[in-house]
Amino acid sequence: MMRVRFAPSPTGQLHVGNARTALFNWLLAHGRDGTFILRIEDTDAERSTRESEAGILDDLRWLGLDWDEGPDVGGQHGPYRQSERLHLYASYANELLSGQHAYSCFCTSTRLDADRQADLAAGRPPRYHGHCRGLSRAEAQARIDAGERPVVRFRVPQGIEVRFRDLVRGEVIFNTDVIGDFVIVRSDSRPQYNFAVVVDDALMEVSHVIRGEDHISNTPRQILLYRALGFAPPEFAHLSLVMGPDHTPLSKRHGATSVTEFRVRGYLPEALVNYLALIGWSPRGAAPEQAEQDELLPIDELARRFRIEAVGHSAGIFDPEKLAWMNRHYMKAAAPSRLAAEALRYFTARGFITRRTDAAMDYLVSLLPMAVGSVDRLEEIADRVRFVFQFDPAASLASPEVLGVLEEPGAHDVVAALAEELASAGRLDRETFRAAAGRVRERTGQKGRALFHPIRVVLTGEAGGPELDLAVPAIERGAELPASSGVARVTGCRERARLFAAAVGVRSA
RNA sequence: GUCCCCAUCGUCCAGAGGCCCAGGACGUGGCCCUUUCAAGGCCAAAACACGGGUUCGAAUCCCGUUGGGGACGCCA
Repeated sequence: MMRVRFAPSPTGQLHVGNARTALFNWLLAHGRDGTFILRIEDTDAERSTRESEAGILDDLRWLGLDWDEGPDVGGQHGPYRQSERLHLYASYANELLSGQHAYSCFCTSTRLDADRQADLAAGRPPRYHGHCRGLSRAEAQARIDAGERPVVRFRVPQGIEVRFRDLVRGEVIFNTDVIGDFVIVRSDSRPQYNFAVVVDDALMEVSHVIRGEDHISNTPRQILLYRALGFAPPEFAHLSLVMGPDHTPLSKRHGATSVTEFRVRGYLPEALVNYLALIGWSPRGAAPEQAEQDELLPIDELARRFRIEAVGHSAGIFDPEKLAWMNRHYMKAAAPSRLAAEALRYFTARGFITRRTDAAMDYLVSLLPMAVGSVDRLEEIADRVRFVFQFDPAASLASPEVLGVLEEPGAHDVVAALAEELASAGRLDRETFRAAAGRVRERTGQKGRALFHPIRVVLTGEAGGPELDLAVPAIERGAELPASSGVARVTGCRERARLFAAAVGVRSA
């Protein structure tokens, strides 16, 4: 039975690199009918918070990475928060202590620092010098009784090779000469990372440890711990890291790095999941018969094709452009009602929709065709149709693009003629708008771009945007909505033409 | 500094000795479509880091160099 786990420490938001690690674990579990465990590594009381734990759980759920065992759902191997497992670590630490696999260390940080500096200066790998290695338990106990607070160090057998077969990298060998006796219990008696992880993974019967490459050098330490504790080590797989475009670890200055940020900016979870799965892995190798459609795949299909052995060895660079492309794809594929529900918050944030009502949602859905397909993110949908809700000729006239349109020969004639034609027109739909545009063409002699570009500017206040055939009816429908609909007031086309003509100061010919 | 990992188009991948003067996707450029901006369609440019081996034959195997990344904590 395959059992995998994702073990974040709740010290901030879920980073996309870690989300990818979680995803690979999830894919492996789901492709093989395994169990996915969520464990919270909150032994660092200083930095761990319940808020970030909740945030991480939220982000994982949003991504669709559900877990079978975890702090909120429980399971047969709980508790699933390290802070609630302290008694277990204490018990195993004592076992190691009495078996001479570990010893108390009273070295001061000053001394440790000095040793480290000396090692570095001499070109040796910095490691614990072993001052307290020979201390007897009686001596140690005496010092503890005298009030000293030691750490517990694991006695690393020197001069041996620790090797393991990494599922993605193959055989990896470390010599213990480069590993010093490391701390397993801190002076305040909280467990140190490597120790807690081994106790937990063993007790939780984790069969495959899949984690970031930054943990590869922890692996020999952990294997040594497994042996000393009498546990069988699991399989290991180390995923290469995700970097920024400049080949440095993905960080804030590269833009959005946390799942929350992508969510807030209007990415769809299936897009992020699909994109993340493709960093360091390709579904293609698994099903070469399907050359087509081998990148855009739903999470279940990804799981079906996923093979940990096929994961790449080299670091991947996070490419926001490709993510944007995928998001565009998934927005086009999404049901309009869902898209409207997801995009609603951006409309309310901008004051375009003041209250969620059926009428408002229907109207939002009707606006979607003007934006979906041409924008990358949900947030941009609202920006793309902004002209519907905001119409201010004076502000538009401050735009160089708009001014440029109006400077075209005959543009003013079109503005004037349109205002007149619309003054007598009723509610415009696609057909009546076209008819009106036709009359303006006849009156001014302008056609094509010279005709429609000024019309666009007059009616939308912008030099670019969705097709007028769509935009005009959308404005008109909005203008008819009562205030009780929850949709902000929309200025109708006739009014727009009048206001714009006045602002430009054109007179009818 | 020491140890570990890595190395195919700008980016993500395919390629598990001959199928490759290297294939797909994003991005880029051009063309088409078009009343605008996008979107969409078509086409194009673009890579096996370098040097040695092994082999009839290497992007694929081995060694080295260079480059990149990671680790070396009472952080995880």
